[in-house]
Amino acid sequence: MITNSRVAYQQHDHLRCQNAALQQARTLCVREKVRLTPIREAVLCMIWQSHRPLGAYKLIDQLSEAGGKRMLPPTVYRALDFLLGLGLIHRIATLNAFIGCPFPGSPHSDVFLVCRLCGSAAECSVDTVNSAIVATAQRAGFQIESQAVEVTGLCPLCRDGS
Amino acid sequence: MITNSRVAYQQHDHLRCQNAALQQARTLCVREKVRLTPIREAVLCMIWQSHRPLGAYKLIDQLSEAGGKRMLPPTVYRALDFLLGLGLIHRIATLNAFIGCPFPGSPHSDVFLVCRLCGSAAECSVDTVNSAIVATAQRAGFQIESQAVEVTGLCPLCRDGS
DNA sequence: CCAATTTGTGCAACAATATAACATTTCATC
DNA sequence: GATGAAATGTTATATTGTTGCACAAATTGG
Repeated sequence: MITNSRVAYQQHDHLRCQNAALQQARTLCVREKVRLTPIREAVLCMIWQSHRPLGAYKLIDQLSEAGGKRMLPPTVYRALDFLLGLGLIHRIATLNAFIGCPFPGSPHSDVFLVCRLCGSAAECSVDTVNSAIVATAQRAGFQIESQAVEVTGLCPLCRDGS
Repeated sequence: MITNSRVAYQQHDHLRCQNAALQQARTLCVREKVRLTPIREAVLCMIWQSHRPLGAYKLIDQLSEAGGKRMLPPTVYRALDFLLGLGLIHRIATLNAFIGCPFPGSPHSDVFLVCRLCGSAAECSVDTVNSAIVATAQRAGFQIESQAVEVTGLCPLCRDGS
């Protein structure tokens, strides 16, 4: 199992995450021969700054404030689509929100553990879950294209009332 | 594994499904000492008639047409909340749509196989998926309250180009 | 049965999320 | 620099979901 659940639930150096993510993104974009434009980079950074699932309109507000210029929905949604396409971010359907992918590039099926109280979302890549889903689809004759596994509940910290 | 994947992908007697679901709903409401009002019943029926995930506003349109009177969003959303609470229907987060639960009452974790082309959504209750998710959450110290496992792709029929 | 209370519905406005359509600019390449 | 493709700007609109309050209907407890 690959997971960021430790780090997701604790205070840590966000800036470090952000920089690491940005570096990975740049590398990936070079490899894929696509352009990480200023807008796209700004969106990715803002998502990593939040470090929890961020709604598109919150993103717009924060980018507008940070950039000094009002950013409009289509601009941001286009950047989001770009980043989603590269696997640099994920969309959490149950929250209508976006979060940075801690291990882009590595092919993985994701389980998100979304805390109802603090809003954190840890990402786990679990072979057992994945293979169980694949087996299920196979038995039904269903051809998988993508999947969303989103678990809602209480993270370790909120559960202990902290 | 419990699943309705056979029936979900084939033509069959929808009216039969609808009636069975309605009967189950009545029984459940009696047991839970809650009221299956005409509106709630109408919403449940309409969802079963569609037999695939149905968006709230499509539901509103169809109910308005069928009932002769314009139904407004809050009315329908309240009925949906009621039905969701009883487990009589599910919400598919990736589609913003609702579908009838073929086995309400039986505690189950659901896997939905959602076809990108025809819009069908088969529901499977798979122990292996469920236990893998539970184990994952446990390792992370996460307390599960609900979960959404939604697989998107091609159903057997659409895959074969039919 | 009646009053009190809870529960459900009608209605108007609005909030949040996402996309369409088309003009304009920027960029890579020739 | 001219050209075509990719990205962005801009306006408008579509889709999904909620709030708040007034009214009605059902349930409960005398």
